Amino acid sequence: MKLSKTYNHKEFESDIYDLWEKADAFKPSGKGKNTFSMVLPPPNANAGLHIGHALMFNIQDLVVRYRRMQGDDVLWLPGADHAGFETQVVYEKHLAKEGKSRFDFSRDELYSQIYEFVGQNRSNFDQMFRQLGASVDWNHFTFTLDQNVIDTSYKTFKKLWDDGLIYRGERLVNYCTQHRTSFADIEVVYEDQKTPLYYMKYGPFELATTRPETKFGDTAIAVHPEDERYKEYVDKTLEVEGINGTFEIRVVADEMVDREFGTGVVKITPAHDFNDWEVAQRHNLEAKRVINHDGTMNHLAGQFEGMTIAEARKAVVQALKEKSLLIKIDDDYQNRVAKCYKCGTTIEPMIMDQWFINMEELAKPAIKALEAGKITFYPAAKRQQTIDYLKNVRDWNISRQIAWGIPIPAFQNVDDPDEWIFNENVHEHTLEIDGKSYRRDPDVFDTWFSSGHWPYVTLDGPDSEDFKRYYPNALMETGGDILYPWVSRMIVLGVYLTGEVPFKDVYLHGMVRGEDGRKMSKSIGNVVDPYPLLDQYGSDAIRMGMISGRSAGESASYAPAKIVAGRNFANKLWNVARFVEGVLEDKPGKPDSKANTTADHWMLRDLQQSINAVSSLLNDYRFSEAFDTTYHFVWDSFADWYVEASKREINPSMLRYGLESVLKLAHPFAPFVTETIWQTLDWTGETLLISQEWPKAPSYDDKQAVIFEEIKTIVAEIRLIRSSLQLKKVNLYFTDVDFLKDHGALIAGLAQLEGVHEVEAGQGLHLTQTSYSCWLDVDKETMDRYREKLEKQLTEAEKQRDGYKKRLDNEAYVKQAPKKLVDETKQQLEDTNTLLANIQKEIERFS
RNA sequence: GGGUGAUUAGCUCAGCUGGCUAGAGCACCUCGUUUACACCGAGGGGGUCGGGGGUUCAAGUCCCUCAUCACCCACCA
Repeated sequence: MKLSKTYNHKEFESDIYDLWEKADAFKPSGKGKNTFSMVLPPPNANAGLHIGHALMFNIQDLVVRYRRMQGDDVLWLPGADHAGFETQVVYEKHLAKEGKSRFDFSRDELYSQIYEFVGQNRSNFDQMFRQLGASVDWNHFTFTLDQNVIDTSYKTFKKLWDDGLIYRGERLVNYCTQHRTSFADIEVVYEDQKTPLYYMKYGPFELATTRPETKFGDTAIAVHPEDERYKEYVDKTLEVEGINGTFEIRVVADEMVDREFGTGVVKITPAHDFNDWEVAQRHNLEAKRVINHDGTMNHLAGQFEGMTIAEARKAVVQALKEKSLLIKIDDDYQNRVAKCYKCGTTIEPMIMDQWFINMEELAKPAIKALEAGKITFYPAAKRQQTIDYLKNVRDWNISRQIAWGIPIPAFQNVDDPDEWIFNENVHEHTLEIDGKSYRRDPDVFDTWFSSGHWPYVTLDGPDSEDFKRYYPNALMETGGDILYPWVSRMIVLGVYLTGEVPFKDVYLHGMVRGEDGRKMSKSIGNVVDPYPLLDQYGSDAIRMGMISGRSAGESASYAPAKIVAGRNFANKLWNVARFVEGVLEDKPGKPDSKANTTADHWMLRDLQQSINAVSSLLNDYRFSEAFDTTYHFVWDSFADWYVEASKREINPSMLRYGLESVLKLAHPFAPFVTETIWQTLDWTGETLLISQEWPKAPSYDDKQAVIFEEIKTIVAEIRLIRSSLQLKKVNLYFTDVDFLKDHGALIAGLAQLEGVHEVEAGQGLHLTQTSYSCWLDVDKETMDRYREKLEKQLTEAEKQRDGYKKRLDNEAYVKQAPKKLVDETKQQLEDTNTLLANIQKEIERFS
């Protein structure tokens, strides 16, 4: 087969993926002494993949291909996420374009509409996986709204209910009045902003507040218990003048009050402030809700009813002014305000009846497992962070007032609001049981509740064969940003349901930042779309470019130069193969690791080291270093030296063996190009590279390898001399060096010499880096020009010698450092002395 | 207010349990068309590893401290 001069990924990539797929190459083998299972964190089914996904897919596919070649029974399980709230927000925007709102439809209607909407975007999504070369087992593909996911979530809900770990309660929750749903604490983002701080008269007090509009919900005034200024009022009920006449209010003493802040007096609005809620619990205060779910004021706000929060604030301040109750406004006050992470609306703490999971209790066994080191984290520090998070986490609100999600399987007695029953007939709105009527909870689960089951539910736990074989997963690889919302919950729920951690290793990758080093964001305009890149450079190039120079947990900028380097490397592989195939065209045969030439032995030595290094680095998830090692073995050792040497001294079966090894080693990093090449080889038959065994480290003769190393030294010095002296035609002379007799043509070829000749006595420029006697045939004038260079070398060598000497003169070093190290230094000193002598001799000869 | 991470060549970044003259890619300089590759080959220049202290025979690596930049957590009205 004739190969084109440069590798063109477009010609091959999609065919190669088809080839793998048709051969069932991604299917778990069901054999092997080790299983290696991993779930692909399901991307949002309704959104395209971004460059961060590309990194994630690449890392995971790399691990999976390596494991497969190691002979493991590999299951890489793909999926898609319905992404509840996220997707509903997208759909709401879609509705808005048509002039509609989600509130025009019932939740059931919305659900079917969104289901269809998401379905339309799905085919696209599968294509993206293929372009990235993801060797996932498509047979195990799971969507987060598949029936078994729903069933499992219901079972867990019931179990939590029965175990008393879930409760229905009226609590203050984070609520977005724009999207009209509550959130878990972790979903709220905070923003620094300037909020006017209003000082107002409040009976005998002056107090400061950022929220004058909630004063109709005030049910107490709080002061610090030890604040002398206000001691006389504590526990009294005061008559206070407000906007609409006077009202009564209690004064309580509570540690929460900071005497230094404002006037040291706080109005307590339990229904609209988390702090105040706590105070209310301690002092048995009533909570009066004054804001509706749509963000308007209710009847308790009197003439302000129906106004939005912002309007009401203005109006209330105006009214306070008119009543001379407003003292001053501090416009410089900075505080942190909770925001909806989607629309930026200020989060309103709202009293709502919701389902909460008792996290303190539920997390206990998970914390124990983490503390016992049942899971290894990469980077390691994330383990303690997870433990700390779980130890402090508050109860988890899992109710969401949206349509797109798994309906909560709970029904409430119409006549007795305190009676709830568990029932999975969520397609019914009402149930009649034993003469009692029940109404379904209209809410759905927080998406993270069901996805917290992922390693468990995708394997159809706990009775399936899959579950028995592949649980716990070997690895959970995902972005560091979802350690808390996802990883920690999978651990908690996994341990709760199975008594076992859901995965043994956790590898967290960092964020892909923009080229400018900032977080990618649409508004900054530094977002990188992977698809044009895939088209331009190819999948392998993106993969290598994304992986190189990255370490666990660290965010790093997108660097296009690395993608280019990846593309060039793919091309290097291609051309190495092109050379080998061209040169072997008329020499049919099989690969063989039996060494013949000195270059063979040297290459095998390097290959052995590289295989060992890459394997151990990949075992430790050190992807960047593993790639680096592979890259330099292929490019520097195999292409630049071994292939070059083969042009003079050829061993066809070793060339084949070397190429095969290169392809295997590089396959996890560059699957498409390596498989493409594999398919062009005339001795690989119908086999696939993806299914080959990981190369085993070969053996070699070290003496032979050392001879080639010496040849390299000689060639390198000749190249340096030629380059620095701008020599065109040179001959090498030597006396009595056996390997030079045998490898004259090789050296001449590698160093671009006119010839290599054995002579009786030396003439010209003596090589200094080798202990053998070799000369270049240069005249006196050229030698003089070289003198300066030699003197520089001498100075450097002297500096080095002094360093070694100093180290060895240090008694403490010789005594305390490992013997191996000291011996090494002695050897280095000796070598440097020899080198110095050589250089000195040369300089003297010129003088 | 707590916590974590980062600071290494012009740029983007590696550098695991302390140990050869601190690396890579890109960029830069000089040559170069030789049985694959100019997406190439050969050679070269460039960093006292943010500042300061300490531990050690030995520190980019460990400890303390300061500075700067990220991120996370927390209920300051």
